[in-house]
Amino acid sequence: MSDASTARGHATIQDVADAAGVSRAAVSKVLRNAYGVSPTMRQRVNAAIESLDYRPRVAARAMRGSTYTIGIEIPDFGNSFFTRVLFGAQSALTGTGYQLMIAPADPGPQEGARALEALLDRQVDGVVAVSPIVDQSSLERIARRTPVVMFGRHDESDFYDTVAADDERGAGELMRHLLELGHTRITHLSIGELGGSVERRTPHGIRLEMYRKEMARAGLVTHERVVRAAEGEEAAYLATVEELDGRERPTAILAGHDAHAIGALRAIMERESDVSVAGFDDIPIASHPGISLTTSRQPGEEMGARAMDMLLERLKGRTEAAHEIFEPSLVVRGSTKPPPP
Amino acid sequence: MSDASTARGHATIQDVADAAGVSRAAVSKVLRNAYGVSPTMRQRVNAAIESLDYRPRVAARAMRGSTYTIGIEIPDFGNSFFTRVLFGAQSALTGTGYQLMIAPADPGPQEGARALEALLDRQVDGVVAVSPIVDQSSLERIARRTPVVMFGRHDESDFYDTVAADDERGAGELMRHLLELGHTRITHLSIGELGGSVERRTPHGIRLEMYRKEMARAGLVTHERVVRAAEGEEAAYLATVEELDGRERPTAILAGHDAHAIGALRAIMERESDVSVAGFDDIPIASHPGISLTTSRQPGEEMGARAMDMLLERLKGRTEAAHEIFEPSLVVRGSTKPPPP
DNA sequence: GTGAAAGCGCTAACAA
DNA sequence: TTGTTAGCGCTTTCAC
Repeated sequence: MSDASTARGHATIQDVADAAGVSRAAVSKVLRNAYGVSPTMRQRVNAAIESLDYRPRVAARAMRGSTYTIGIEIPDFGNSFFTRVLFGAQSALTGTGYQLMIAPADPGPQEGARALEALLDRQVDGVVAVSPIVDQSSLERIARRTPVVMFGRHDESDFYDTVAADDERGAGELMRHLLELGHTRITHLSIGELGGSVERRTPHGIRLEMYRKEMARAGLVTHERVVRAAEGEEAAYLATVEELDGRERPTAILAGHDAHAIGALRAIMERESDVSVAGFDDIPIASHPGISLTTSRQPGEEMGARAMDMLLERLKGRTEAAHEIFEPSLVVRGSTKPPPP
Repeated sequence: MSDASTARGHATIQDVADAAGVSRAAVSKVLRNAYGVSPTMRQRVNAAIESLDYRPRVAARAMRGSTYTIGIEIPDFGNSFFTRVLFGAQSALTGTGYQLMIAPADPGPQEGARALEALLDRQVDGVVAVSPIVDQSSLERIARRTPVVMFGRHDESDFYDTVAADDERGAGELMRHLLELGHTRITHLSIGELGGSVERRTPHGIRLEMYRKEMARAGLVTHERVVRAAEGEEAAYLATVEELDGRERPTAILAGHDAHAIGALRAIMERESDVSVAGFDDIPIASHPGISLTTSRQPGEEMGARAMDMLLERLKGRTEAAHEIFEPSLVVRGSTKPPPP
């Protein structure tokens, strides 16, 4: 038995086979719990694995089949909603033998797609992608080879699964809440570059649409006002500062999500301004007494877990596409109140 | 030319070679910008790559050499300090050709080590690990083969690099601030299971040590009180509730980090209690007017970027170990005030 | 400047 | 039940 493991610094399946006095195939079978291994052999092989500190290389396995790796693409770690989704996804994976690998998407429109590619280049067995901007056709091309679950996408493909919240309902509830409080000058703080457009079938696109629809229904078309900010609390803060210093100050701001709402609230509280704010998601800090943000709660953890479960189902053989919608719930807190007289 | 790409669903280097009418080796050279390729050939090969939508498989490359992948292990995405570190690390990587892959560590003592292993199994070219509980010897064994930068570790190995903050100074400053305000009943809310022990050379271990030292120096040994909570705001909240309802209520709480401090603040604000709170990190929400948390600021983004730079240096050939300490700075905000009379 | 061929570590089909 | 063997896609000498 040549101690190649010491020589090359990393034991291979051959080293284990030598040490146990069996063939490589036998070792491979033990590793995979494959059929047809005697208890004696299993024992000997396991002992050799232990003593050599052997770990199979994922790359070599990938050459033949699966990597036992699930990829997830996340657009913005600064937003704790995604963090919760991630947490849910991760929990659904414990005990399955799959390992989660996260590819971060830099800010920028194409970066989500890039991260997705990076995952695919590494031959993940399946992938959950959180709202990257990718056209349906290339997504379907990908999904034909690798199971894909899209998070926060409102289209219904035959090839990939989707998990999303009922944003129409969420935004409607929030708007009606603000209108019932008596607000008329409601600004919508939406995601996206200044002057850029929001894709229609995304959560933010739908929220924007509903904002417009509800303003119209309330006869407030002339008060309609949409301000855009890039992702992140900071950008929302700056946009809000500008808005508050503008000459037609709103009495309420409907933010595209809580991360933005928190930024808006920062500007408002700094100025001791009397402007209501509402968001989407119900991230953990939203319920903090110092923040107390009214929001449309999305069950992020559940949604992440469900997305991962759907992926596991695919991996087990499901072939028809599945699309799941989660219901949001309105959570009213101190950040929304009637407008000042 | 057989269109194997359609047949197998994924173009290989052979398909590209066929399409361009050259050898596999030629394609490989073009891919790697290797020496000895005529402009004409480069052109033809690139055209073929384009038209076949070819992407090299990382696994196959891994069999021969590097994966152009950097791994980072992160213990808790719920803590936005780590999120900032991640952001810094990621920025340092843009434009280098390396792709970042994140392995999440589940909660639990051994999980950081497990995530690290998962990364190693996938043959990352280098790894940044954020405070996993791993003994120095196995870390050194790993570092001998794969460059490793440890984040938040205060030991100095000859084999791996470290990046940490001067926690002794940070904790000292915070304690002196509280003492100068006149607090005597200061509880330390530390990380860790109830009754568990904090490792000495970790940030939390050092903070605990300094808490004790400063209490002793102020002649307050009898008031020393250490409460433990698991990671996360929730656990800190619960521990604080208990502490506030206890019969010797503290006038100030020194939390192990901001995530805990936020949880403590939640309990305090809910009860409209007059207890000061201080933390470590200066996560984004700490400066929010609704929170206004006194803290020892750690430059997380810079630290993450530096950690990644150190890794890149190793990848470029540096062989001596490097250890870097960042200086924290005390940020006093509204959450600390003199004790009630 | 270009191509042929060996081999990285593993799995799975087949033979024994 | 166990072992032999042919690749998976890529890089890298080494001939030409």
